[in-house]
Amino acid sequence: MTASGTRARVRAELTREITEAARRPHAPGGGGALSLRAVARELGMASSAVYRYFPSRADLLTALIVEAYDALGAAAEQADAACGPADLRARWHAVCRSAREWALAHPHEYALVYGSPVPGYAAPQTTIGPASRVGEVLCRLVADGLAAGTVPVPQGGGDAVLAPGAAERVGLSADDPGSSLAARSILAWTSVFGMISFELFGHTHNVVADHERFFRNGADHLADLLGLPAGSGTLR
Amino acid sequence: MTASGTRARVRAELTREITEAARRPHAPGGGGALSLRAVARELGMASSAVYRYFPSRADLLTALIVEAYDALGAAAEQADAACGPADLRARWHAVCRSAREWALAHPHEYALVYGSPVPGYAAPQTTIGPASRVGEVLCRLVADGLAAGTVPVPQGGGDAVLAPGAAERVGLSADDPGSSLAARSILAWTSVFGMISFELFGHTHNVVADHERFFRNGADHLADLLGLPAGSGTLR
DNA sequence: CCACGTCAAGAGCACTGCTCTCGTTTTCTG
DNA sequence: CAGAAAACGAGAGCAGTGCTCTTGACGTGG
Repeated sequence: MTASGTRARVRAELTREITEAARRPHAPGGGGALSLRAVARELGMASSAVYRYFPSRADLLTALIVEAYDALGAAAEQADAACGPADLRARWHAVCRSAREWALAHPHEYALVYGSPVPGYAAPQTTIGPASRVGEVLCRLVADGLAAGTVPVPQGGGDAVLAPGAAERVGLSADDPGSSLAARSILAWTSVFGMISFELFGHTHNVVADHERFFRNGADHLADLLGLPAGSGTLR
Repeated sequence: MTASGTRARVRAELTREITEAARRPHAPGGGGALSLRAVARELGMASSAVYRYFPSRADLLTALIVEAYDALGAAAEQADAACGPADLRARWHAVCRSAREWALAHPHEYALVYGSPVPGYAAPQTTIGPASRVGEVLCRLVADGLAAGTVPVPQGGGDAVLAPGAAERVGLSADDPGSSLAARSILAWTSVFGMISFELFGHTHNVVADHERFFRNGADHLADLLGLPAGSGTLR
């Protein structure tokens, strides 16, 4: 095992180098303009050699997508963990802010993941796990408040709208029969990424001047919608 | 003038046919997979002939984008106009619903417009006008309520966040010194398209079961955020 | 030790956007 | 009305792409 481990290790190394190089050429030509031949040139190898590691361009894209989801999810989890667990609104703002900042720091990877699906690309099962990480962070945060009693259960409004098991997966089913708090959390989740996407894709370019403040105010309104308590307040 | 009008007419006709054919091949390969040669083949002409009408692929894309913006904007304006002007919440729901339905009916054109920017594409000035149509419908609706006094002015929260002139452009500056109602309207606008994009791009696939109801409930929460009065209520 | 599996390289196919040239057709002008 | 000028369609050609196949060279396990 460890004897052939050397081969497996250089293979893993080269695989990592390929995805790393593939992330760089993404800069000039945004999302779907990833060229296998370009990354092969950058690594000084023949284009056909890359196919030893990724059977097709779509598989390389998948690897990049999974990495992006994981990086964003890790950033969100880290931002959440850095807060005092009781201050829900601070946690909410921290997670939202970390997502936006990651997106601003990695616009092409964000576009790859939250933009339009790449032309001939169908998301494989591999991506759905990492994809939900930041959504789960957001929902678990609300679930913590629900469990602690600091977040009230809204009445009605979310009747049987979610997929079965979705609310349970993040601990948002107890004391919330119609899953209306879970539905509100999903709404807030989509709204957060709606703001980020609109900013990054330029739709609010001529409308919003101070995007950071706009985002913070918007996240605050969403926290109100969720009923998150005000907290210590320094982050507002 | 009208003598050369025949020439200009067949040119306009052919231009229209090209964009029309270009919208169709969009079905197999989503956003950026538009092939000039494919539309030329479909029209039975040489690929080079298309360049007489669109100097580059990007220009053809721009034409498609403008058409998509216009179609979506027209649908929204029409849905708004079909309501009694005083029932703000009905108008809000009608416009939101029309946007979602247009997106569901034209997913590839929606992705072209609200997805990630096409690789080597930079949105020219031509697109920014039509792009804001549905946002303006939404904001004007709120402005009507502000003018009629049926929508209250929220206190604080939207301090100097918008671009200068943005609130004035849709009549949301009067009696709203901090433009906080305007900022809320923009937030609601981004949230609506966040919901549509997440649904269309599959991010809520394993989370939301009844997308239509989820969207309606979400739009209702956003209407609450804006302070729109309840209205006659049949649309809820 | 040597056969086997892995690897890199190259040629080649079909496709793309785009440019250029070459006749033809239509329009404007003297 | 005739000729100049502009617009037009078709084709060849260039550089680039994803992907397949074949050909050798190399390291590894029986």
